Amino acid sequence: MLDPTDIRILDELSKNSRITMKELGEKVHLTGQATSARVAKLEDSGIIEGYTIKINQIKLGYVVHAMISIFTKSTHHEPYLSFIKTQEPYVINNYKIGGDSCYLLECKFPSNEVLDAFLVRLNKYVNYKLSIIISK
Amino acid sequence: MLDPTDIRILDELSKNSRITMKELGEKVHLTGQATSARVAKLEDSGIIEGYTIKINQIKLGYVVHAMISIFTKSTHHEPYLSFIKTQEPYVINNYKIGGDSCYLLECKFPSNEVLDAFLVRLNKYVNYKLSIIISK
DNA sequence: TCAACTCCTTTCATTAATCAAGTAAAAACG
DNA sequence: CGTTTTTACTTGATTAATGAAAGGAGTTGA
Repeated sequence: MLDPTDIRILDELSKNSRITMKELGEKVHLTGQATSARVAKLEDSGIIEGYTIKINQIKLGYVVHAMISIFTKSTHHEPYLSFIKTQEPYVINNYKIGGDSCYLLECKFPSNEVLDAFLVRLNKYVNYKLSIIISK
Repeated sequence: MLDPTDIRILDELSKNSRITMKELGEKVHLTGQATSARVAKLEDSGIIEGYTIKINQIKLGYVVHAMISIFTKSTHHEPYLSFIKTQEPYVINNYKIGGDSCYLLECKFPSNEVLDAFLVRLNKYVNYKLSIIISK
């Protein structure tokens, strides 16, 4: 399915997805055309899901990064799920998990005040346990 | 610092970082050259940290996605930290957190057997609480 | 008012991406 | 075992994007 050249391509694209096909080809000892064809295959197969950027959230003003364990009060999760859909920019990921809690909610906030206000709203739907990310 | 056009550029690049500057320029009503200059500024300021790809880990064989809360046994975290450095492909992120546990370790595994073996090794350094991610 | 600066456009030379053909090796098949 | 098909690549020609330079409009501040 994937040969070492494909792995190498994925690795290089992870490091810099805006690299030219010509340059990427030089790294894997192929022409730009052959490299481009391999990348197209990786896209078609769904292994490459998309191309994106890493954004420095702190420089954008999001200085608080939190992981919130969610404990739903009832068996109806819909109110919670539709609530967090309305909470974009703050919500990064909502993982459904097996273990202690029901969900693990990854969020970012510009300040503790905004986090506090978010938690007040959140608490109408679920109970939670807050963890603040100090570093990565 | 950032005007609406910059926000739009970040948004479009998040969705597709391989878009051409010309095409991106059309979306924000600028020429390719002007767009390119803005993107270069966003890079220089550190707001854009890099260009990367989203990889489908399941198609790469990593079917188990786990969040592991880490409770260090002693105040010396170095043995744990150097251990996880040796555990690449499995470790995705290691967050230092404030809250109940010391770290939150995000990992991926090809099978429960590999996860199990990892936990046995991990337990030499720390105690843990395992959560399996069911969906996102 | 004028100089300096920012931000953009236009133009043009360079470079990369794309498309079409052609080739060689491996795989599939009678 | 030979033939056909497929796969993966290269080369070459065309099209498109990029990068550099020059210039114009609007803004800031002495």
